[in-house]
Amino acid sequence: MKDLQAKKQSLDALGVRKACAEFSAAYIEKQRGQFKRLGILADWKSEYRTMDPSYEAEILAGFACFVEQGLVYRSKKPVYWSIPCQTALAEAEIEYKEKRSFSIWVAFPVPQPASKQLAPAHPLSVVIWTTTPWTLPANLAVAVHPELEYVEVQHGDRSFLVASALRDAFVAACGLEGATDGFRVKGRALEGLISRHPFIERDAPIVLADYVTTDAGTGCVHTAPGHGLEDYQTGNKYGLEPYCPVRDDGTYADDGKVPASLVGITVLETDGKNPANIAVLELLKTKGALLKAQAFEHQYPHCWRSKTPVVFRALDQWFVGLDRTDLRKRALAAVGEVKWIPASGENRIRAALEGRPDWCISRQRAWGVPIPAFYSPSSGESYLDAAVVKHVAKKIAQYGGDWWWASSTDEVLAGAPVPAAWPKDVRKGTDTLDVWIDSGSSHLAVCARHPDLHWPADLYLEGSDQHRGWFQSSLWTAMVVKGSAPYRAVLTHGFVVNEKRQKISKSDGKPQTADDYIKKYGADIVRLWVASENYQSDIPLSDAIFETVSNQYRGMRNSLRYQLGNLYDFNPITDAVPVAKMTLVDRWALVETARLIRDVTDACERNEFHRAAAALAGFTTGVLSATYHNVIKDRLYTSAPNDLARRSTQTAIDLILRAYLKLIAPFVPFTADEAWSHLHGRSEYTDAANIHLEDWPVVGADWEDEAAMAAHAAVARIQALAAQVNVPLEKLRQDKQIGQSLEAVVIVTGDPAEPDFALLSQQGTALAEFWILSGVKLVPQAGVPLSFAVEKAPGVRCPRSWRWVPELVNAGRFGMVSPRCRDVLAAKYSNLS
RNA sequence: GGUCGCGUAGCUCAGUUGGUUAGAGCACCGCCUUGAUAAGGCGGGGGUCGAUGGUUCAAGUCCAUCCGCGACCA
Repeated sequence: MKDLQAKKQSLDALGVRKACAEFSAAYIEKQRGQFKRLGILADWKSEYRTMDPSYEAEILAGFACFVEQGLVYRSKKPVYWSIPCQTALAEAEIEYKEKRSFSIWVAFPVPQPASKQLAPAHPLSVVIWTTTPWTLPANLAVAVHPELEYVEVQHGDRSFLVASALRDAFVAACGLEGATDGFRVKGRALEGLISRHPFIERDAPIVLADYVTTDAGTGCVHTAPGHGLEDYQTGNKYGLEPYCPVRDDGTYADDGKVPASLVGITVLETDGKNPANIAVLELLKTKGALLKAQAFEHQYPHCWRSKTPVVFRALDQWFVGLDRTDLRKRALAAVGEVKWIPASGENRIRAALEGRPDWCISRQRAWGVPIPAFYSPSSGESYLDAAVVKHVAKKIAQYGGDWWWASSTDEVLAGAPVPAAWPKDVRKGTDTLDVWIDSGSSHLAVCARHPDLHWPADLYLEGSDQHRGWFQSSLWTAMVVKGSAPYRAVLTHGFVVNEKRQKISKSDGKPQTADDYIKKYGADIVRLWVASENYQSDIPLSDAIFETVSNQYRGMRNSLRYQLGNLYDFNPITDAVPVAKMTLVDRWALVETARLIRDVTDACERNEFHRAAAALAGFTTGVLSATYHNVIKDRLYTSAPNDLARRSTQTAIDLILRAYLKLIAPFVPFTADEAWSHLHGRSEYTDAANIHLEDWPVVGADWEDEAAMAAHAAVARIQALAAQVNVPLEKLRQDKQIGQSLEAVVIVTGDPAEPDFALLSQQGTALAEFWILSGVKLVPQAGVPLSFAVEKAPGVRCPRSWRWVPELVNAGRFGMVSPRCRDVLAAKYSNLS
């Protein structure tokens, strides 16, 4: 950018436009690459750029509607001005930053105060307070509030007039010890009183203004209609011109009014020093008008590009009258038709719409879309006509925006429907449109144009700062061109902050970006991170957080691997077991999966993706890893291939895996894609089966029938009791009596009439599988509470199933195994010897 | 300065309309496992729910004030 700024001095408009286009194209390349790396799905071949001729033409076609409806006017009034960029700026191009200024108290002498109410003891001065001394050369008035009371403060041989409410603060700040009070008067009575400019031969009449407050200062407000919007409005009321002696480059002009000692001095602050402020202070001191100057810290608007303090300057600029044709009211009404996520966004946009002054849309720069306005050098009048704008739009659609700059005025107007009233000597202008109109026209240039899209858009998604930016500019253009909002819903997110919840700024040293984390962790983990954060407020980012997310990701990946691995000999066509015939734990797992599908779906529909991510993490660890995958190991590893329970579980795994993969696909698309390929093609990344083309998973019709719910309740209770078994089991382990739980048996004692004991009694041998033990013995005993006694399993360990049995049996060439294993082997191999 | 939002274990988040002893995952510590193994299991420690005051039989949940952080606005 600095490069370009340097070039701006040497290049003509077309040269600047070319350099900017190249600069922008390079960034588009970079961003497109980042987007693709993040796994974002898009029609990359149809990407749009605001610098495309067709897009530029849409901007102008939209702008023609503004002109047609009489919304665009030219006026000289204060706008934000960036001195380094030498252009006007709009609200949305301003950043507020902490700035150290001078605050000064200045006396404006009142030569003839005498009246009934005003009888000062000494020569009287009105005291103003300002934090922008450099605007004093443009002072044309002093504003007071009509309803405030003002008091004469007598000190030495001088009298000062300030608001009563600020009298003490004024005396203290200016060190006027021993000051006494004289007359008091309502602000209203001061109207028309004449004070004199402190260092220019000029009157500064007292005027009335409602915005005067007693928050700070003196209640008497320095008024420079060329340097402030409120001042400008007050100036309008009193017939004061928007006088601005500051030139484009930020220096004082030699207009015969600015004191010679100030001419040529810049108001631009560099390294905290403002030459104009210093010069004005000097001048005030020599005139004895400066009562006090002190440092003052405050938030001050800065240019978003050059990062320098902006100044308010009155200039001839093009504006959109936001209150014409009830535009603002209609826009506010349209806001109510839009779904704002989170809901507080509606207040934000309303406040932004209500508070915004008329939109300054002209920029003094070469890149962007030209404002097809014309000017008469002889009269200075400006000319803008909707039909001519449309003509220019057509030409630009054909030749691109450069055409405006490359063509002469005659060429531009050749064949255009130039209004008869326009003079012959008009010349094309050089201003461009505010870029917010460019981006704010995307719904026109893209949504309304692309055959696969529709207008209005379903969703606009951006950071919460865009309530004053893109959301707003898009709304204005849509209201004018289409008459309603360009979006059905608007979702906003907060900003990335560090672990201490402070914003990550470049001055912190190494700015951390998603890009850095992609390099380190991969795109899937970055996506899982962003999904697991609640984006509605700040989004924290740190290495520790990424470690956590990585672990969750590894858990998911491992579960996928386990499931895929255990389907190696399963063919859903030939081996599947009907849901109704599945074993208890499988039915439990399907019910859990059904709940997961509902939870994730619900969270996604409400745009609460962090809830979805949390549900997935909980399912992965709690349901799959800690429970299901553990319990089913025995049957998967040791049962005969076609054993009903084993096939039942494989069927369940197959169903669960398919649903689970579809659920995680938006969160970890690359991993899901890879696993899906393995499931279908038994290889990595087959194009034949792409999970991202699959429908969202649905709950099977028979997953949650009555039997399923009974099975679920039973398993849930058995697992809850497992926690009670685990306590004595762990004690045994800590005592080095056992290692893994299969080395133990449990004796359950309880009342056969008690529900838990009854439930356990129904399970038979399945209990040992649930609790991953070698045996469970139930001892019914009336009247005693349920209790669990754990002891080391008697007998010997089967080398195949690892379970302990009273004695091993001969399985031929497979050696000595448990009787159950021998049966399995016998079924699998016709001859064991 | 104004408006809005946030503040629950080391981290990310749950805590329905106020109602048992505040939860989960990850991290941490101890043990086990080695046929999910650059994996897995079990047990455990850890929170005066930002602070203070108030309403109530009862407050993480309602009210007020304050503190911290963020966004927007001036």
